[in-house]
Amino acid sequence: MLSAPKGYPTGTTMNTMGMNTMSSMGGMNHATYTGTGPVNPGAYSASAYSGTMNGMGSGYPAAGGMGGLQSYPAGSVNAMGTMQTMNNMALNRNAIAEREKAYRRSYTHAKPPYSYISLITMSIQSSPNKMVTLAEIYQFIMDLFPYYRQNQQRWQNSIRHSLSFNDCFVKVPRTPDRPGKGSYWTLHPEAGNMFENGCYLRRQKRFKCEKKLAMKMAQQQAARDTPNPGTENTAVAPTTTPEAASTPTTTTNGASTLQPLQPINTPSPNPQEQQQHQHHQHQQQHQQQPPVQTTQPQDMQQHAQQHQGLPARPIPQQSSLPMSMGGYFSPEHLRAAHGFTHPFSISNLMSQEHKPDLKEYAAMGYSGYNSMSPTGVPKTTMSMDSMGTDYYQGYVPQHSQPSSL
DNA sequence: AAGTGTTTACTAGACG
DNA sequence: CGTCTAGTAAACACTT
Repeated sequence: MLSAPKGYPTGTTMNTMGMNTMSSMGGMNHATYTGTGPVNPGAYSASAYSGTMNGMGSGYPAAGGMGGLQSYPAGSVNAMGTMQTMNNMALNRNAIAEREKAYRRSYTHAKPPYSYISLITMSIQSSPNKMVTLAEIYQFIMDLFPYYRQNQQRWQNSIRHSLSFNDCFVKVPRTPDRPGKGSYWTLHPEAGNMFENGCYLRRQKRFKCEKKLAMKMAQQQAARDTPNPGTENTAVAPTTTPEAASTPTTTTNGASTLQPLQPINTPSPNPQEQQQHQHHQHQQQHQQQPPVQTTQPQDMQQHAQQHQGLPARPIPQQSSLPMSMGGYFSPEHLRAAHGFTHPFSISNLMSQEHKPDLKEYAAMGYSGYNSMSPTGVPKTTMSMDSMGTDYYQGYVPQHSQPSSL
């Protein structure tokens, strides 16, 4: 729980700062993406973000350094070598100093009222492909909330713990053509309405993957039945049952990993699961604000496929992967599965309806800083207003950012 | 070596 | 008050 740190506003204050008032980052994040062609096939890091987002007239902050804050992992930084980045890097140091001053006298060191789960989810939702690496999650959070530029070891450990511990996060293995450290993380397709009450402090109910639970129970049962310690390995090969083979696999703790390569049109062998899925859809429809995009049968099928744990492709790219993988986890697929409009979608968290606020915030001296942020978080689409500027290291409209590079 | 991922244990606050 | 969720610490294994 988000225990309020000293001097921290509590209770309703925190709640009202919640992001449930935001409405629409999704517009840019999804709709525009579709037409912009493949994302950068390279590392799905800052490069992928900025490449994609820039095409949408926004973009994760180019990497040009964070004014001495946290640097992006080396492997990712090169991606930011755009002209824009260069310009940002060339920002005069006076401006940086100004920002630092403003930074120091701001409230931004207060702990944000969002749980780590919320933050991770935000990070995933705000990425063009709904998948992020751990490093990207770190960077996203630090970019957004200056509070998290301190004590990194502590909260990053918690982030890792949250990822592993919570069923709502699913690990997506890297493909051989995208080497690098760590896997991608995405949201479990059914985890969309964890925060349906609009409160990002505490979920109404923890998301539990029932299948995983069942598997876990079965494993424990098996362990009891066969007291041989050698066979007790619970991190088991998730493919021991046909069903397990088609679901995000589970470790003893419930962490999921999507397994690679499943036939793309495999219908769910489990009718109950499909029913569950439909129920999920049903719920979402009730919760949706004006549906940005109705779920068509095709989408349903895609969703169902992912629901079965079809392998996620970090960044589907035209013909960069074998045909056998080409149809899986396209960005559209992931976006469809991860709640185009569900209440916790980033579109509900971040709105561009508060640009005046952004400007005010920029006037406080944050714009430059932000433009130098390394990860490529879309700047034009996040509302500090609704996130609470006390915590939020704003993203501001990037007037100077070229619409395309 | 550093980063990543998993797991366990403990604590605290929210909630019914 | 019991349960649940969340935050933190720490140990350990694995990967790059």
